[in-house]
Amino acid sequence: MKSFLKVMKTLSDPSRVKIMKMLQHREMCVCEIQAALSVAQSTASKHLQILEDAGLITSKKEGLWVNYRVADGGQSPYAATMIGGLRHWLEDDPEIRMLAGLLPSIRRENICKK
Amino acid sequence: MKSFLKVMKTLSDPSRVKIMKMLQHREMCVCEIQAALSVAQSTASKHLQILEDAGLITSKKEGLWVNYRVADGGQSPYAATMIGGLRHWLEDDPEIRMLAGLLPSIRRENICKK
DNA sequence: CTTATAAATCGTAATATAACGATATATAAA
DNA sequence: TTTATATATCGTTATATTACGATTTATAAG
Repeated sequence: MKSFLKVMKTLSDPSRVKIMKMLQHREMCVCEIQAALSVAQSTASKHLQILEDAGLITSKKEGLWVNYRVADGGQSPYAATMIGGLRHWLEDDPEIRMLAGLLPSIRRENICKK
Repeated sequence: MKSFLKVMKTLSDPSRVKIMKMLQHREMCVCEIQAALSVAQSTASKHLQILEDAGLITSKKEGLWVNYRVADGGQSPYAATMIGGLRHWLEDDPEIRMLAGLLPSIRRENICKK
């Protein structure tokens, strides 16, 4: 029950759903997520921790960056089902469409290290 | 997005998940739910309103009673997926098992009208 | 019409969640 | 070692959620 509730709670926040949808296009680092969502860096990081804790995404540190990607869901049937559903769900949502269009222009080389 | 979040939020509460699992055994009235969960009547009623609003259950007034049952999910793909998943998910959860065992003894004739 | 019962709604207190800025940690470069 | 950069964590405030008792609404029975 606990792990089921964790997946549900995790996907109860619009920012985290947006992150899932973006990561289904490509893997991203924290500052790219931060830029895409227009939130504080600590906020982006926190959402990513919550998603990872629920088994919905995984992270891999590479130099200064931490790259996040969608998990394969092998650990949890709840996570797997939601990851699968999110592949086609919300494709018509205006905010999601806008983010998908914005995604190519969000590259860590341009966004970070000022 | 809004309706997706509503389904996720609705299933983020253990009492509501328990209600879904119980209603997948049989339809129930508010006082039966109240007895099964050991909560106040207003609390049971509130949870049922939230579940209904999310499209996960439907209600039918019959005399003094209001009978709640699992929705067919035809309205929302999110609701349909979760209803489907909940048919087999959490069957091994101790709390859910206990409720399932308790269910036959919870009958409105014995519980209400004191 | 009055009374009783089941459910819904209201008001309030306790708890949980989300956002931010500030700070700490870790890695890479000079 | 010093400096810069990306991320994580901390502390606080604002907002949302939950639970309860009290009240209201709706139906059925006397």
